Amino acid sequence: MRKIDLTSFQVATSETARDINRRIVLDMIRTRQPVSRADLARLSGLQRSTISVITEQLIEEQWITEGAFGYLPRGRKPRFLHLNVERAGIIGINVRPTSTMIALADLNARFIAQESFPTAAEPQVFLKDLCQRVSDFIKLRPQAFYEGIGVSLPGRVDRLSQRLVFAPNLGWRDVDLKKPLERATGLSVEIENAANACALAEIWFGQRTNGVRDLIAVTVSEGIGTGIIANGQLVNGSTGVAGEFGHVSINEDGPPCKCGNRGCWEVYASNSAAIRAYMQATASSRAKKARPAQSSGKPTFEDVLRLAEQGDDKAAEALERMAHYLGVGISMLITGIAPSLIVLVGEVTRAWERVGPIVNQVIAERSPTVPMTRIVPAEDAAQPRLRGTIALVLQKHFGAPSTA
Amino acid sequence: MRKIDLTSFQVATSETARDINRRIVLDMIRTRQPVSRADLARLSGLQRSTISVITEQLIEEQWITEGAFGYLPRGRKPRFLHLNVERAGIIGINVRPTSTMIALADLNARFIAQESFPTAAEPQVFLKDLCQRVSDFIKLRPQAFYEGIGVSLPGRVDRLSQRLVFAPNLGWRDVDLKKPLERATGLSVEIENAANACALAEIWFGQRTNGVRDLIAVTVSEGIGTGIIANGQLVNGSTGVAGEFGHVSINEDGPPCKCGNRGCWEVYASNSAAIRAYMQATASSRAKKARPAQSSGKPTFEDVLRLAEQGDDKAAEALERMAHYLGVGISMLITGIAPSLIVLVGEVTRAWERVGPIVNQVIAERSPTVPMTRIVPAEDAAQPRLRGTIALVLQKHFGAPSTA
DNA sequence: GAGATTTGTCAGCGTCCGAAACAAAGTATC
DNA sequence: GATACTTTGTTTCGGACGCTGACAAATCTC
Repeated sequence: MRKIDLTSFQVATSETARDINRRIVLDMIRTRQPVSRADLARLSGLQRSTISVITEQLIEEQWITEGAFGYLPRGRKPRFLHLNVERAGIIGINVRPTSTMIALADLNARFIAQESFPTAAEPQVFLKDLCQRVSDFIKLRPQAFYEGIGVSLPGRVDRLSQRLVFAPNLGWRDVDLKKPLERATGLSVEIENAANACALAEIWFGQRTNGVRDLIAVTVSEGIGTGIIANGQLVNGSTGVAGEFGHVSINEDGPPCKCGNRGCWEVYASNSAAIRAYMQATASSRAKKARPAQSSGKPTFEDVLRLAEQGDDKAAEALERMAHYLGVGISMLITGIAPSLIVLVGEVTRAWERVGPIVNQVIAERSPTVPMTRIVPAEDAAQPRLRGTIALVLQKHFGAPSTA
Repeated sequence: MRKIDLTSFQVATSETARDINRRIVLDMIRTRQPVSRADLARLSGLQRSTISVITEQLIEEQWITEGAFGYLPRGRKPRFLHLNVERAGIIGINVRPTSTMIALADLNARFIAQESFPTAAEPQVFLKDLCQRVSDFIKLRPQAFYEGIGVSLPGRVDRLSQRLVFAPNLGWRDVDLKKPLERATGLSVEIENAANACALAEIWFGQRTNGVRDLIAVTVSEGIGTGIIANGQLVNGSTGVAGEFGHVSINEDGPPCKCGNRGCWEVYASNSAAIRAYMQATASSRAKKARPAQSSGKPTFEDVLRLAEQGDDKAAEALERMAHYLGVGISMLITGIAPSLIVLVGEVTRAWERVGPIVNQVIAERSPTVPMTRIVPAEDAAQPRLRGTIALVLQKHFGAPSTA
């Protein structure tokens, strides 16, 4: 049965059927390429004639191209179809507290060019800088075919107004990035929370998401973010402010959190938490022997990872404590939502041989009855935040595994 | 943009547009009745001609009927359309540990007949009893037009296999109700978890859900169940076993729960929890003076409610403790999912003047940044569990505010 | 080279929606 | 009471879409 949501209904016109099938075919080419027209007909159940008309249109609009001929033991050779990689032109922007990355990707979400620069502390300064850099970035390739811009931000984004509501780790409140960027570039801009972007990236480009319709991306950095996809769609709450499981309290009497509550999950399981734990452990012993501390001041999370790697017990303990609490929070997600897949994103995945077993053990203890969820670390190299921004733009044209 | 989910894609045929619009029109009649064809055209954006064809078909199939004429200051009088209440015939079954209710409803989900009987402890005995009673119930009205049967159960239901996986408060495991019932009645049967049924009932028939696409129903009885609707759809996890926030641990070192974990939300905030708290409080003082206890043994939750009403301090404290922990769990749902609406279902809503303020205060303390969620008690009289079963059957034909 | 097989295209048909004209059924006005 | 106006609901026609079945194209096997 076709599902219709009438709280945001949209009547069908005579072009609706074509629109639906076109998206299905285009996404099928994306995921199965190279693929012939006859294959598409078999996969979709549409008639070969219909597929021909649709692909002709897609070729004309430069979404796809005809490639090599296939081989068959009998009969006419099929002509393979691909996404048109020449039509390179989605710009992704990933804003993080320390640095911001601008990247250009083709329709396969392969990155062609990247550029990063330090993130200014003041939002208006940053915004001016960003607009200038993106315009220059575009001018470098004047012949390219730009489709749009996707932006990922470490904070709450209001889906309706497309504004940044609050980014605690940046200290920004109520910033409009969309309009200035659109004015500076003339391209349409889509904004999304970083965890949601990771969830999108996984369902769009992930190798593990064949048929997966329910997953949660957990981003672990200065704080913890959660992006939830249910029934193939991003779960955005009333104002697009959903997915803040990082600020769910797991201990009523725990230490206070920036958000105003006490004992939030991210107070125990974020990178900052591990750094804090490590510093407390060393502070007590530093009195005894003068440690060769990381020069002056606070170590970074990378320092803690490296020290643990090198056999530092205190650092290892801090990581293990973090792993324990990651497991606690994730088992909350599993019992509460029971997704097929949970994807972990962040530097902590680099120490997965150490962290993973602890996480899995805590989950096994705490969710004895619901064992169907797989937990996997995301490859950092895939740049999930940035890839999510590409999906954000593509989902306007592709029927897409999920549309926000 | 029309949203397509390609992980469960379905291509469009020439009849797809009609199918979509027909559902939209039928649901529009349901929610706005009485309503004229011209109104439908304006509301939907479809042409009057299209509306005429669709309504003609719906009248022919007895879904709707023409009613009175409307009044207008000028011009031809419109003819009102209604759902056909003569076509009475959805059977709803609500299974609870103590008793089971069978009901017959019309297309407006108004109950025409009801019958209840004690729930047998043994699943196979119960099943035989149920089949017999439902068949008899149907035979009472041989002329009626039966559309299907919906069943709500207090436990985990696998959406794919449509079996009851586990019902802790019934002590049942892996029971197939669907097939026997279908064989006994010849009608199609849909099974759903009680909390999910309540969520469906609210979004289908609730007065508060105009335009609401994200809500959570929290059922409080022997345990706590949660039914989540996101983007207008029920969130069912990998195997339809989602929505078990009642078994999320809110205290790592809390008392053990039936589920095998410790400190689950429902250990603190369910009816059973309040009864336990009351008994512990009275046990200590009962040593001193022989209380006029509720005859022998355990009081029921109704007893606790009544005692608190009558001014019993111990009972009031037990309820207040329960209210506090309800607030704790609900604030978890709010920060994590941020739905527009949370609906509370259960006997505890009868004491809402006492419980509500405490719940709201705890939430205000714990979710300072996300204040957009309304929390409302469900009217017990509306029988949300039973109404949800009606929605379960209707959603096959109506485009529906949500489809599972 | 003929037949078999598979791919991809083409023409005709039924369904659907939209546009516009039209019939129906009232009210307002003179 | 006749005419103009207004609004509802129906009818007719044209354009878009997918499906069916025939056909051309391309290739292998015998």
